[in-house]
Amino acid sequence: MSPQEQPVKEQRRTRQRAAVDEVLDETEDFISAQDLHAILRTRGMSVGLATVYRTLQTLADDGRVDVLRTAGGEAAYRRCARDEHHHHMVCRSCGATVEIAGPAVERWTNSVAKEHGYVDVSHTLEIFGTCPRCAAQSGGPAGR
Amino acid sequence: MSPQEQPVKEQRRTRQRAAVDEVLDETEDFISAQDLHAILRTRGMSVGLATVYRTLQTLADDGRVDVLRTAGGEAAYRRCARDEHHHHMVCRSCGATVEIAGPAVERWTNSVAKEHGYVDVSHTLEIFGTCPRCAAQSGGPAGR
DNA sequence: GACCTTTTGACAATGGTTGTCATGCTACAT
DNA sequence: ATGTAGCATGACAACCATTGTCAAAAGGTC
Ligand SMILES: [Zn+2]
Ligand SMILES: [Zn+2]
Ligand SMILES: [Zn+2]
Ligand SMILES: [Zn+2]
Repeated sequence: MSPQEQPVKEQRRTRQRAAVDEVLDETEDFISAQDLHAILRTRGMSVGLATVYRTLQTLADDGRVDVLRTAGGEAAYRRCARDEHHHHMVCRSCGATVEIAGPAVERWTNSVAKEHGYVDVSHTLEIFGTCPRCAAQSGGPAGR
Repeated sequence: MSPQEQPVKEQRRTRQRAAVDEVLDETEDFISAQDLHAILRTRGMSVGLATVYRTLQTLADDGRVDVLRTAGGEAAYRRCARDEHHHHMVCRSCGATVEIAGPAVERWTNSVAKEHGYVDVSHTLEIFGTCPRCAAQSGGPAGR
């Protein structure tokens, strides 16, 4: 997997990129470009929306942040603790995210791909649910 | 999983829905609402775009077609052979789709969820790659 | 056919994302 | 420090998939 490791193209240090970076560092949950931009505005930091989009996209391309598509189809970004390939379990209600690694799943996808002759494979795997905190809050003992 | 099975709300039979249904029956690969609409136009069948969207959404809600989000974020639909829960391996180049079922993966997601106290969980899992045919065509022996 | 309800479709509106391009700034050499 | 070359930025337009609107059309029923 990942045959050609991009050397992560050299990038210039700019105020805007630092700002985006900072928000990402402080944010536990996945965040959309729009929301990140809103936060920057709130803080009085002026950064163009297009720049936020570009910056996040670049970070994602370089594998420096993880991306996932929300149910609504929007892209959401997150700086993750571990660097290796992994997946996420996200709370639908509060966004609480747990990073999960499943070697077995990775093996399985590879074997399935090989079995059918598919090459250059990648995959997406996300788990959505309600985290314990949110479940306790709204669900009560006899949930739903 | 799926505690409340919707009895699939009664629907009226209309020319438009039949048309969409027919295309879905003939189409092996995942297809977007836009593309399906285009096909209908090609065939001279006049069906409003909004209607195509509504019809596909309804079918998806009723679980009569599977949905996935393309890399570009568009929704794509497909009538699948098996009725039970399963996933897909899709060719990035030609769209060739293989239905795959992985009991182990299902068990794994459930155990992970339980382990972290997440409830009411669902998941998405898609494999993308290049099918044997497309690989042979463009890739050649010393691919890339 | 009469009648009521659902469905349709043309078009506007939405909303996330990307393209444009003149201007700004970083990095680096002088 | 100054100059320069080229990447980066931002305001705004453009895109494009998807959804909302609502009067007109069609399905189902008696
Ligand atoms: Zn939560
Ligand atoms: Zn994986
Ligand atoms: Zn193919
Ligand atoms: Zn599954």
